[in-house]
Amino acid sequence: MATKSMTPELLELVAERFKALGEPARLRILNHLRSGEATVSDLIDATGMGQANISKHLQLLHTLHFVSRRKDGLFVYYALADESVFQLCDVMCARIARDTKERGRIVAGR
Amino acid sequence: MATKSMTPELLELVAERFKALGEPARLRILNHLRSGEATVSDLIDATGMGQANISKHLQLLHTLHFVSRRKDGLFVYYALADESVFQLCDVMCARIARDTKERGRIVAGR
DNA sequence: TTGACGAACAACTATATGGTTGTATAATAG
DNA sequence: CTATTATACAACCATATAGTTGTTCGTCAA
Repeated sequence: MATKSMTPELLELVAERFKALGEPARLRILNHLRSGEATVSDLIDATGMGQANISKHLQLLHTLHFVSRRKDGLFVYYALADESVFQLCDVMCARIARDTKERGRIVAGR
Repeated sequence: MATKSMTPELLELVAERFKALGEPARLRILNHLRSGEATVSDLIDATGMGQANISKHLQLLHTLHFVSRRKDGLFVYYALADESVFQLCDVMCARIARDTKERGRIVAGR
């Protein structure tokens, strides 16, 4: 898959997933799930977002397999489906770090 | 870069970049640039998109340092700023391949 | 059964943005 | 100079969606 050009269909699927991560609210949810599974109520407390809003984001994240669901009595527990999300974030953070460093270099006139 | 508990500000920056990649049109542009630098006109021919549209996408990609610019006479040549975009796409493709058999088939290009 | 609670769903509003059209700027040719 | 070409810019429209409000569904306890 390395250097082969991707089909438009595959690009659509990839874009769909990037788009899902291109929302701070969803990244905040995923970031909180990093410390372990959580109920919707937990996430309400942790993020200050509304219940319906969180529920909607979780549904999208679940559809795209970013999170898993486990129902237990009244509560639904959500958890990270895997850690690859943070691989992605790490690459992005490296880019950001490089950008700011470059910006600093330019400002310093070096 | 064990990104334990990223700040909301950093999450915003990360989300901004994911969002930029969450658009099939921009991924198509980046994908085409994989075969080397290209002018806007090249990209018009390659993607069938409108000139103003492409120009707008390129400007965003340039602002976020996904592409570089080089002006030569009448033409402006755009190129990939680095290959990390495709690291990201590879991770996404791996996710997609895992997701469903149908999507796996698309990944395989069949 | 009833009541309480957690989560999902539905409908709505407001905003953001992708794509188009038209124009402006800059470089080259004649 | 004018004309042509390549790109950028600006204004506009249409669509998508984030967030809210109100309601419904499902589960448990009494």
